[in-house]
Amino acid sequence: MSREGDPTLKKIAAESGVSVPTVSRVLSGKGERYRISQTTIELVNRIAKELNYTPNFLASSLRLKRTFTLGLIIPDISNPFFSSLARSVEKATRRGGYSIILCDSEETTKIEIESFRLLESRKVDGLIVSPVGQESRHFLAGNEPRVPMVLVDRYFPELSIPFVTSDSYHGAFDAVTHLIDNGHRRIACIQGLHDTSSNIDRVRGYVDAHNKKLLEVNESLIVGDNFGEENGYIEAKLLIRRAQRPTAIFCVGNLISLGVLRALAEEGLSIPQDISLISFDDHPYFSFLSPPITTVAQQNKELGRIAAKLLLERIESPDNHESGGIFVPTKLLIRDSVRSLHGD
Amino acid sequence: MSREGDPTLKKIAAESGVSVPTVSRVLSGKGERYRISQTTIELVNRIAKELNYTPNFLASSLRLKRTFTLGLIIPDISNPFFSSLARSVEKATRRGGYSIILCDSEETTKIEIESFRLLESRKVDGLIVSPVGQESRHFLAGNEPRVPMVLVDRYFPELSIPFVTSDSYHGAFDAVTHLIDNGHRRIACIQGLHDTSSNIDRVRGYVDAHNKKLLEVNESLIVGDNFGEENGYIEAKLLIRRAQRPTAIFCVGNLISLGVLRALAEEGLSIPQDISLISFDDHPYFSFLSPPITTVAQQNKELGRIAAKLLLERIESPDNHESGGIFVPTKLLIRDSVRSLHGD
DNA sequence: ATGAAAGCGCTAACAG
DNA sequence: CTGTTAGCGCTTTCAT
Repeated sequence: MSREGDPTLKKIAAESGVSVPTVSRVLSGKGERYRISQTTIELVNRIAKELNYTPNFLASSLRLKRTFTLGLIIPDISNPFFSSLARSVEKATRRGGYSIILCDSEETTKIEIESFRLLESRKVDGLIVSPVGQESRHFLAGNEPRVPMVLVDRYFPELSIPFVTSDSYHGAFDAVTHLIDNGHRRIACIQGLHDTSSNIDRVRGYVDAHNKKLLEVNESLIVGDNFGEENGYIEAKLLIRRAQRPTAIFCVGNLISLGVLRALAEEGLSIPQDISLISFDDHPYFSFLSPPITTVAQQNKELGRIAAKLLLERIESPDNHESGGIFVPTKLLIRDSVRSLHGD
Repeated sequence: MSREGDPTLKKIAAESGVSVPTVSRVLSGKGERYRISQTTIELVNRIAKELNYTPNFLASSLRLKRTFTLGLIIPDISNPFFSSLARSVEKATRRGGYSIILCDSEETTKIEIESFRLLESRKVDGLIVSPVGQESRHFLAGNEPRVPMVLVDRYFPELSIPFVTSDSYHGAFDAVTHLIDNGHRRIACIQGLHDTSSNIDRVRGYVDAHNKKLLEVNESLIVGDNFGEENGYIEAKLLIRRAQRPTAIFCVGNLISLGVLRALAEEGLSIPQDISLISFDDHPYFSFLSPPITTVAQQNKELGRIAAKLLLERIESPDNHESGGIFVPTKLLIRDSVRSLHGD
């Protein structure tokens, strides 16, 4: 908030007996370029320092039509996947002189829309968003994004908005193949929010892994409907009560796995003796659990860095219209939560 | 970024044949108050909608000297403690119409200072900061904060900046007392960044718990120097190599505990048989580890909510100068990582 | 019930 | 080498 006493260019100009534009030129480092005299430069700089001048970003943004501000909309900053994403985005963009306005959509299209409008109003130079993913109209004017933007994690296959995401399909495919190779045949899949690209791709990987091995997919084993912990908990509770209990569970997100863990612990079932588990999306603690959990690890920091880079490129040169998406490979980290059924 | 075509009040005024101020009054909902005719109000609203008008926050902020923007400076957004804090702050302030600019200081005074200056330049209405904590001058003009602000988690006891923090002292005191009550006498303390209030208070709790029980404190058991995972790892490695190996470790932060866990796992030592562990600051996964880790849980969301509320109060009424701090109680969650030595 | 004028703090174009 | 003028988009007097 600009307080009353805040020094401005005007004040410095008055103090130093030169005009406002001159002060502006000096303080924005363009003194040499405008061939302002050394004496004036030094004078102005001295007075600015004396007065403890702080430039007013607002005013210059208004004038320049450039805010050096980026919006970041993500579904849940408390999810470690998104917080490490946020961290790498913030770090990468700070270097370029940008600040980040953080909006947590709470996995909700309504808040996502509000946030988007807000950020438009705030004239951000660009946007990185991990969309809830069920709706995309609000981002568009016609077929083009309303603002330079890149999507992370989730994307809209039919749209031309550039995106960066883990290769969910192959990640899931590898995970489920690993289960099958270990003799599992009744593999449950606890999925996340329907109609989101990550979910679709991961479930597709699950299905195709079966197909590849010529195994039939039992649709009733594909359950769940969001990326939250509660979803994992409930679905796990239900799964283990079935007459034909699955021998393995594939969770499409780390929070889901957390819920499954809680359910299994409550029921006194142990991993992998009673049931095997693979989680999409690693978590720092997964390797310390007993047993350590086998996961499909994403390269969170890379995702953030790439998204940031892509966005800055688009901002600096709005002509480059390679609107493709980037798929970042995942890595299957085999730990001890999958039991081999071959010994049986 | 304001693009060329963006509709402005001027454009709407032209389209509707009234003056700019009138449009402004209507669109800011002050139509009635200024007794603008119903016809004009409807006309202006219609045109604004047709043109898909978005107000320019920048311009109004400049004029109003009010940005409805808050700065949030935290040491590490990828630490779950801070990310859940960020989430509750964002949520609480969004309701009041504020946006959050996120700055990650990477536990570094240098970046903290840069961020602070940046946010000053951006004329934020207020600041929530979890300071690195070793230096405070940059926040001040004389003895007063340069901007309405509240500290979270870490604070400066000697300064008048209001703060919200967990009651670290009593939390640590309770934890260590719990260890002592279970017969432990050689209790190591792996501490965080020296000279930060949280660290000081937690170590003080550790020491006083000993004093209260008339036990001598072995200074050589107080080790470590930052809140990172690596610190926990290294110090644990060293501790277990000692001739007089400690029977328990008290970690002052959850990342430190994570490092300890890694070290112990590597060395094949098991908790609590070989060594007991208590962590300050709970973590969603702590209850799923084997064994579940006994912790001093903080009320993260409360901390954020209270900080937000405190800050908004200060912004709305800068007169209320109750500059005290608020200590939020912690809760000792007794799980299974502490072994009772009484049976021996 | 509405408009004209002024100005928030800054910068770019033009002039000299 | 520096000043004058103008204007970014908005809101607030002050008129009428």
